[in-house]
Amino acid sequence: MVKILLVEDDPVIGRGLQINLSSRGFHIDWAQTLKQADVFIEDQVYDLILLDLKLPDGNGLGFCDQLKNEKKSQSPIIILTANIEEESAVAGFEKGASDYIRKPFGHAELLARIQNVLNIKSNKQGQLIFEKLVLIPEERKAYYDQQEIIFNRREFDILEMFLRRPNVVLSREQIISHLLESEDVIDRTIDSHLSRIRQKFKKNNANTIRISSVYGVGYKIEIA
Amino acid sequence: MVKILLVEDDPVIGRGLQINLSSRGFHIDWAQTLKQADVFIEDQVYDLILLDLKLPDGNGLGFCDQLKNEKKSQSPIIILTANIEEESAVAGFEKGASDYIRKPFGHAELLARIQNVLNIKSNKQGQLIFEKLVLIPEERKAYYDQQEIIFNRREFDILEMFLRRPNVVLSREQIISHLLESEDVIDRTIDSHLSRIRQKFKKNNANTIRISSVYGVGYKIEIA
DNA sequence: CAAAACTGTTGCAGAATTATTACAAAGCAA
DNA sequence: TTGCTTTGTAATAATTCTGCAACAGTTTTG
Repeated sequence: MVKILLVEDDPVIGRGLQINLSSRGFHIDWAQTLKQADVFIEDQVYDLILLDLKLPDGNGLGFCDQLKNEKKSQSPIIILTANIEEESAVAGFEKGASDYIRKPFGHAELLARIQNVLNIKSNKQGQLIFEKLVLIPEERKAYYDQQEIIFNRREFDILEMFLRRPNVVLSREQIISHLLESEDVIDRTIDSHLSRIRQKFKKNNANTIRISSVYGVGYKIEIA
Repeated sequence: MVKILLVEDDPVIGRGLQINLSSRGFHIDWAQTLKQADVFIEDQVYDLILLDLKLPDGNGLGFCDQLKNEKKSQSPIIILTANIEEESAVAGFEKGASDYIRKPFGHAELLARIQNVLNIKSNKQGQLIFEKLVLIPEERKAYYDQQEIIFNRREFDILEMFLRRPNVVLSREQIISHLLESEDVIDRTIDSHLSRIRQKFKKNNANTIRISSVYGVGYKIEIA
């Protein structure tokens, strides 16, 4: 599910976009002010932000700047604006926006730009997302609700394996043979690892997800 | 030097762009027909192609398609067009264009889009920047916070590799095989180099960035 | 219900990995 | 050549991880 945050104060345009984009299969959260947008961002990881520049409680450019610099979000941004003046376009790119589209725009064009931006970003490839848990395998980083959790090698590998098969039960043998070349390890070792993973989840209040055991079979990751 | 191929039949617009972009330090080759453009492309590798859609000897979209599919060129393409109809924009993205700009456009906006595309598509060009660290591969110079740091060959190559994939974990094997043809080097050699790089960072108070090890996997560069 | 089968947790020894430094061989400029 | 720099290796110290065992707790089964 691709999640988009729409920041737009005009109710007509906002509603229109929400309906239209939702029907394309995007999940849209619609903020009408920067303040609202902030709340959404605290709470969620978005694949893309559509940002109007003129908003009741401030200018979108500053907001854009903030996001990029304060690392609240690394989501790509497409700027929407009625400004004919091109300064805004320039400024937008400088602040780190990925694209820029002038109103009035057709929905087809917007859609095309959205696809384009998402493609580019997703070449960064392989974020694994499970509810609020995000793994970035190539960076070996893990986040729960934006908060980094540090896992060591085995823990990370195991988690990655689970995230690639969410809700599926994996046996200890499967896990071991996926992790090690030499399978000369006692299978209960996996238990230890899982225990430690769970501890880290608990310490980071990751209570919306859970690794549960399936008696006699193995383990799976699931939503709590 | 960034090379751009401009494909535009209108002499007024073409000339204007050539002058304007040249003055920004780009090298511009200007083709007025698709046929001419083909000749240029056979001959040169461009960092970017600016492509008008309506041309005397055919449609730019087909051309775009050709380039991408027949692999004559993987240069990013920005489509320029007078078409108000947005179908063209959509089609353009589908054919693999990186961006799209409707005429009439301001030069500043075009410039912004050019920068944007160049940044996304290739770090090949020019400077590599990571936080306050700047590498200029062509000159083999490195700066932290404007202050030059002198790295020898191996150190520079390794750093360059990291800057091309910021935050990404690279294994010793990856690094070695990228650096040397002959992989007959012990992988722990990388450790020595990194140790020396770190020393130079420290000596130059480069304490906002860090090369950290990821136990059992490799190393990565990241913001401290 | 009680025994059997299985899972959860924790401490810890030793295995695995990394950091740093010294040194020698190789390269290179004068 | 000489003297200086670079680069790979080895040795050592320091750090971190991991598999195991032991025991407690839980679920299943006869």
